[in-house]
Amino acid sequence: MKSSEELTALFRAREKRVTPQRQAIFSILGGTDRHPTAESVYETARRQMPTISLRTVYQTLNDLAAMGELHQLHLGPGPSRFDPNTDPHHHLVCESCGEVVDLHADLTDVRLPDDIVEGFRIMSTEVVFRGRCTTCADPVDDAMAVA
Amino acid sequence: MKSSEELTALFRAREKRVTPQRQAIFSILGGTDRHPTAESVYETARRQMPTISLRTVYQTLNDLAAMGELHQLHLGPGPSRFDPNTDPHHHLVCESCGEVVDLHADLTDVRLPDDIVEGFRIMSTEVVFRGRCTTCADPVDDAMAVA
DNA sequence: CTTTGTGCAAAGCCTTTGCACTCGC
DNA sequence: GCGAGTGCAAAGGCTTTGCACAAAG
Repeated sequence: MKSSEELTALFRAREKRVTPQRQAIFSILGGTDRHPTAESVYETARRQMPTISLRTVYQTLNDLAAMGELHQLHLGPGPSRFDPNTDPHHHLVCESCGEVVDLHADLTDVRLPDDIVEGFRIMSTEVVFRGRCTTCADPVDDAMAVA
Repeated sequence: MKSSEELTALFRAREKRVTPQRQAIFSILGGTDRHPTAESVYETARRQMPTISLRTVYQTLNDLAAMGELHQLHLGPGPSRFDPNTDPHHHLVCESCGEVVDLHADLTDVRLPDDIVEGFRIMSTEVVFRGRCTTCADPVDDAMAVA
């Protein structure tokens, strides 16, 4: 995720306006290594700007995604998650709690012969590891098994 | 995807009933290497059984998915796609037309150190290659570029 | 017969959109 | 000021669910 200043410049260059609402969203996204949903960005934004609307959040997230400054992840049912980290990386998804963790591993060997299969031109590769996060795998020091 | 007979046995074993509707869905899924949406399974089923309802389709697909006999894919926005092929494999997704193609490649080397990262217990790995399928990459012999 | 499955329609969840007002530029 | 952005509320896609009837076991 670029800095708020960089994003401001990018928005201006595209003749998109930079409003306090957008700046708030920029800073929320820049300050996390999580993978928030639109709804959770909205909740966070509302704390500092109670009148912001969900529409504005969706629009800004979509704008950022269209500019390639934010990735939209579809890792399962339910709301999509947004990933402020635009460096190439992969994800670990906990099947139990839904937590998503970045994996900055070198999986560049994951590649098809000549990047082409049956004429398919590969432009990006994403690897999703599914399993159980530490907390869900060892529910010992956290809490009693609750079901 | 198992045969209709095998699925019938599995359903009976789970005290789930085997109705003509379900058998129709079994055979539709068994006869494809595509990745249909619930809606498209419904449309196909309706041709041979006009009174079948979308609810029945969703319920059967969910039952099969819960039994592990069908995978539900979340590869992007829009309706989820169902994958009748339960052998471990990966996917190519065309960013242009949405087509999903199976990739039966040996990517078993895609593995994390000891299958564990920061205590995360990996249970499955899925790789999604995104790009353009032959048709969308070479719109030459198919049709004029239509925009 | 009992219990699950089915059809229909309505509700639910997530996301987008129409409209009138506001405000960045 | 002009036009993009915003807030509100309503609509839109996809999926699930309540109810009463039908049918599998």
